[in-house]
Amino acid sequence: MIRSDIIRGHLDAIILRLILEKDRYGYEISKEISLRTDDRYQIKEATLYAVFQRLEKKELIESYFGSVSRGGKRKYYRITTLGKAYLKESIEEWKVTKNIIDLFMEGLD
Amino acid sequence: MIRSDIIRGHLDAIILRLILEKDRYGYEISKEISLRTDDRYQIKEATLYAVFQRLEKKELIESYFGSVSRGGKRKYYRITTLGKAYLKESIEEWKVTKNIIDLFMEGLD
DNA sequence: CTACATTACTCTACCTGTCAAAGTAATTTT
DNA sequence: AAAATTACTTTGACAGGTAGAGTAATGTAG
Repeated sequence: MIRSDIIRGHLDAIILRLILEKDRYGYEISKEISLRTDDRYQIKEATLYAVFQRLEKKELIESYFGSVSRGGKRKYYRITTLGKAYLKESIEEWKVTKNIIDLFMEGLD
Repeated sequence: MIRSDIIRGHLDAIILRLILEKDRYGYEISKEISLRTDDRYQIKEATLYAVFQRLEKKELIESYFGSVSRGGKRKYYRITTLGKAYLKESIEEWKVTKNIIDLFMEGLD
């Protein structure tokens, strides 16, 4: 399992990326992350909903209630134009960061 | 400039890596990071000394006072055996993390 | 020689993001 | 009817990063 300090700061972008693909609700995103990472990372519920609050406040995502199919009522999120721009920037930032950290992490093997 | 949340969690490893190369003191490390990253990342003094305290408490580094050449008295740090092992693990962890984040950040261009 | 810049380290208070824990509620399975 | 699963929310605590202020020694310019 990846430590939270390591993934910290990337969560906003990861969530945005998943919502970009299609509108999604919290529980679904949580399962999707576990699935795609093969359980190497599992987002905690409290963390996920904190991310939603933050992103919605910054108007990077919007929410609406979907029809209930099973379990509690689903709250869906869609990405905004602002959110798409933010995500694009985040991806660029990630590339730069990756190179910088590699500067210190490489050349030891 | 890289945001602190993005680099957070990697700082311990970066500092350890620099001390592994040779014994170093705080101010030197700060300048070295700015130099190597071409000022794309500058560690804040308070942050750096917080890292030292944390690493020393965990016995990953040890400190001793060096001879004063210019300015205040220099406090040098050397990496311990435990520190070397920790660094090695951190580097492995970084490789895994990089792949996981790439899972979400790639395939959008 | 004296003021200023630079080198060098320390401490405190604060902010932000993550998360454990506990709770609410609807639906499905046993 | 009870238990499991789906689904969301809130509160409080904790850890890492940082602004800002302070201490102190050495080098440099006028």
